[in-house]
Amino acid sequence: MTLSLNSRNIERFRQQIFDFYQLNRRSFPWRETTDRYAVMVSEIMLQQTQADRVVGKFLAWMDTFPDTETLASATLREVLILWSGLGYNSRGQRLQNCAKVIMERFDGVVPARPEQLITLPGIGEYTCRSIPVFADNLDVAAVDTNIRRIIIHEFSLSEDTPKREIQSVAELLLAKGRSREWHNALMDYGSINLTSRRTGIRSLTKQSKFQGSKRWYRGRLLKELVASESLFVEELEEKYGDCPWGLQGIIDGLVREGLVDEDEGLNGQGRVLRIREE
DNA sequence: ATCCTGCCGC
DNA sequence: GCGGCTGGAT
Repeated sequence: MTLSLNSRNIERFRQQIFDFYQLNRRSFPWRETTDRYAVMVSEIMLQQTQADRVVGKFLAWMDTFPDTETLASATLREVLILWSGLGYNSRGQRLQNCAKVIMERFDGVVPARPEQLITLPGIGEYTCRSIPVFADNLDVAAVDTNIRRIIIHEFSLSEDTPKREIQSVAELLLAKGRSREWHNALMDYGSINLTSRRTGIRSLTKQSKFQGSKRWYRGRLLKELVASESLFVEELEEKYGDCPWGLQGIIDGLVREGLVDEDEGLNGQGRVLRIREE
């Protein structure tokens, strides 16, 4: 039975969420700033990553790359060193590419509107909304995995409810004028009180196992490359001889995504891998 | 084994 | 729409 979305139920729901938030709010460094660049950094880092694991990385990043200009002029190696441990390394590269595009096309200022933000690399349907929500208190609904789960559970919707329906419910529920607070409250309610484990509502993204997977080898290889100037493919072939897909397939993927360069070594010493340099 | 403030290319 | 992409925590 779907709880009807009349104004009385909506108001009751908002009160319930804000009451919870008052007693249980989590504290994060990105909640202490409205700088749009800082919010963008945190939102990219938080994609598919538990908030607690992001705190240290976020602080170190803001220490080293305090603004778009600093980030845009860094090397990819510096970026990946600071990103190391967060996972999904392409996010780090895309964040830097964001900074480069912002320097060229937006005069160094992170754009404020979702339609502009979504044109940037690594920023999609969720993040293009969440940045203006948390930086500018914009009245739009940003639906992440927490908020999707809350809406499905509280209003007894089916787990395969289309995204656009969840989105319109989220827009109905939005506490206008308090968008930032509202989204923070929902996040905390979802991750503390209404967990996936507790509700049994499955995540939308299904992931295969990591240990021994293609991504696992890829992560190990990239970490080695970040730690050294360059590596010979030939030596790596021996070291990763147990890789079921063959090392070359992993290398091709890294090259295709622009994280790694593969060139001929000097004096015909075989092929060499290194983190991409401009 | 499953999830976490998703995005991208196909 | 679907598979690939990380790594740490529970």
